[in-house]
Amino acid sequence: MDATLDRELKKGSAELLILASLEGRPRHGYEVAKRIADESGGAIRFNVASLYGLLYRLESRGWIRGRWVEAPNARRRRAYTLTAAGRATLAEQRAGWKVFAAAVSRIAGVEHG
Amino acid sequence: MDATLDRELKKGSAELLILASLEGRPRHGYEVAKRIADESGGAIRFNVASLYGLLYRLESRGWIRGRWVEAPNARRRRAYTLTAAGRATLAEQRAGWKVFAAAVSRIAGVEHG
DNA sequence: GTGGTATATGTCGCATAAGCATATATGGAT
DNA sequence: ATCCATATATGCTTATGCGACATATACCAC
Repeated sequence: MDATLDRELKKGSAELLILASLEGRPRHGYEVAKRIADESGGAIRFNVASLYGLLYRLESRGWIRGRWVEAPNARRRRAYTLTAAGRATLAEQRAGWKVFAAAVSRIAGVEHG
Repeated sequence: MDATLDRELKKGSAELLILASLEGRPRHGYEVAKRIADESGGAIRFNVASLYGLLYRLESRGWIRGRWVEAPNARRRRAYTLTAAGRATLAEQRAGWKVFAAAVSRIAGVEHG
């Protein structure tokens, strides 16, 4: 977060979406993407390359932690959990998004994002 | 706009901001940037490199048209006007932003952009 | 048993957007 | 004289997201 509102914010609301999706409980990649697609009514869909790339990035930054889960009747999955650092980042990004979205909506003349 | 919501949207609300800024009347680059910074309370600030690059891009796509304006006590400026195509694009991008912002806000658990 | 679909993870390579640094030019303030 | 605000311009770098492809398991229909 810098003075001009973090550049990451402008590009990637993607991080925010993923972090927020992991807030309630651990989920695996595919599930996160599916949930976001569903909840957005299909408006936001992640490409797999973006999705997994993002997850690795978030994990390498220590915001989420992934563990392999083996189950009898399923391909193995990697369940991601939000870390304490991730929780803090989520709060920051949420606040940042709020300011940013309000500003864009205002300037663009769109009533209430 | 494709099915997954245009990728440009996720990256660039920048185009929308500029097009919207030119809706009322022609403005020159520096003025557009300043206006956006002011109206957003400093939250959104364009880097000059981004700004002019963006203006050239928008002009090459036929959405805005620039004309040099010579004035007595000032450096010459390039005034940009929104074209008919630009007006149509603005409407599309406004609608797209609205859907996108609502979706992100909802998933992120942020009450109303 | 073959084919199709949904689930699930992964990678390479590319296009491009946005920012950083830097340069040029003019006028006003200190 | 020097600094700041105005105003436009460009080469370079970084990172983001996507298309295309690859792999693997489970289930269902035929």
